Amino acid sequence: MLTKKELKDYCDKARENFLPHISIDCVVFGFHEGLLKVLLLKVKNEGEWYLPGGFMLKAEPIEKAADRILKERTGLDKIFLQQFQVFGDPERSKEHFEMYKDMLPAKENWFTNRFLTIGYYALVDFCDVTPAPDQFSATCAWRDLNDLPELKLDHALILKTALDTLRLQLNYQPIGYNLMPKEFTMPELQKLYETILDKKLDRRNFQRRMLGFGILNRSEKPRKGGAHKAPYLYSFDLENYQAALTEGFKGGW
Amino acid sequence: MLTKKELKDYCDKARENFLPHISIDCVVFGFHEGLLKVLLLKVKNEGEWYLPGGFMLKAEPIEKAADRILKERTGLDKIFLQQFQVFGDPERSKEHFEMYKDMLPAKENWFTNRFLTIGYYALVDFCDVTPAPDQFSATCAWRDLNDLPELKLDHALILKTALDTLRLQLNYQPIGYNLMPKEFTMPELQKLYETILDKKLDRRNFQRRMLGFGILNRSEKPRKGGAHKAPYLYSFDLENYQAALTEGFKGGW
DNA sequence: ATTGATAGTGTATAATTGACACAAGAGTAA
DNA sequence: TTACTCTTGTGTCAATTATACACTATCAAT
Repeated sequence: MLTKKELKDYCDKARENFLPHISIDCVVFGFHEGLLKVLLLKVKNEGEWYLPGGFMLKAEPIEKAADRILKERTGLDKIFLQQFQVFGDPERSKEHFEMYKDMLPAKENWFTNRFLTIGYYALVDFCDVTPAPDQFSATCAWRDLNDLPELKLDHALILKTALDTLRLQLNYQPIGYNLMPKEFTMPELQKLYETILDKKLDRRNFQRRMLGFGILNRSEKPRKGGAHKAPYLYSFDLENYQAALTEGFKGGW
Repeated sequence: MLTKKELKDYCDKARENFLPHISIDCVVFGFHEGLLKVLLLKVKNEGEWYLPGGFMLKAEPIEKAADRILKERTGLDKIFLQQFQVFGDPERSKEHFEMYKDMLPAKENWFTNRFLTIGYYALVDFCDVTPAPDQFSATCAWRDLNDLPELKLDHALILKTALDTLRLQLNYQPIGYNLMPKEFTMPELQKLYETILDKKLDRRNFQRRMLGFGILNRSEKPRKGGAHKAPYLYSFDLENYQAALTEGFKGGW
């Protein structure tokens, strides 16, 4: 919770710099130890969490704003970002109204406005991220997708929609470049797919299909050190990967 | 072109009723005589056309706003609407700035603001639509997708994106219920698909696949009157159609 | 060397897709 | 009436793709 002065300062600056009524919320997916993770922020002195988000500068392209917001939370540049939906229920920010309504008259209070929020989802390499809390949060941390805390506002809906979209995308586009480290083994990649889809896949068929897409390069040397047979290392063929991203995998018609 | 007074009135009302900086633009697809059509408006005394669009009331859900806007242009209720992208380049409304900048000081002028526009596409039965121009247009009419006029602002981009999205959707969802009349023949439905995809399809394989989806009911009586073999009439099985819409056709994984 | 766990590869079968040909019905013109 | 033409309905074969499943190889620990 902010002090009254902090709130007023924030609101004054926001009104001056940001487009009113519009916000951006990002669902940042990461993958670690076989689990799909989401980057969340925890409200100061409260139990609830929320998605990293922010506002758009008055002359800033949407995509740039999303980049900027995520750079602040993750330290990362050039994140894979996908706009997936605008959430605009007039009631969606009611909680904000309640929260701050006594501290500042509605006219001056940035948060009593209605906000449409543009939903982005991001895929990032878990290990590259340095989570950083924002002004309203005590914590910024990865949370397990299977063990989510209570989320503020409509952020649970936004998260679910992002996940649905990601799963759909899996059917006609490659995924993984942004979620895996540079080099990885086929079983590791399979685990990613299984985690996203929440479903077991056949090892052999997965490999055949994946290789069939022609977006993987196999490195000469297998990974050593494990207690078992050394798996081959793969990396994505960026050129083909990019092409598959824009053209999609299977025509359908 | 509006008179100065008309413009001022419009702007005053807009500021009072609408959310600033946000607009909605709709790409309305129709199908007629084997051609895919788009509903467009023509600016008064000018050659350029633009997409039906409008603004959002301060307490109105986005979807409702899109419905309202389309109701005004087409006379139709309960249109199939799909939000597909927000267009928010800061430069995208430059034309507006130019157009009205001399008529009204920027502070009072609704149109000199930056607008993010939420893109919707709609699929409608061509025959049901009664095109009605808006305040800024002389004409509202169906235009052939293969013979598009110059479009204002970034509306050409919006239209293209809508079409790409529609084509993609064709691969994992049923389409047609909103574009075809109640009853139709298989060749007619095929023509719709061919038109959207801009590609010839095999008659027999199309039929097999289409029937395989299980979303069609075949009527007892074939259509009479043609100079050739009477084709069967089909209609959509609404229940299965709806299910296919939400679940999609093919899993992929 | 033996064992246990994991990785790599192959193959038989079923299902789906794609290409194609023929039969049937409805009007038309001799 | 009959032959003709155009369009629609349906079947079938081959090729491709998906699915299920089993065996072999390799590394580390004992």
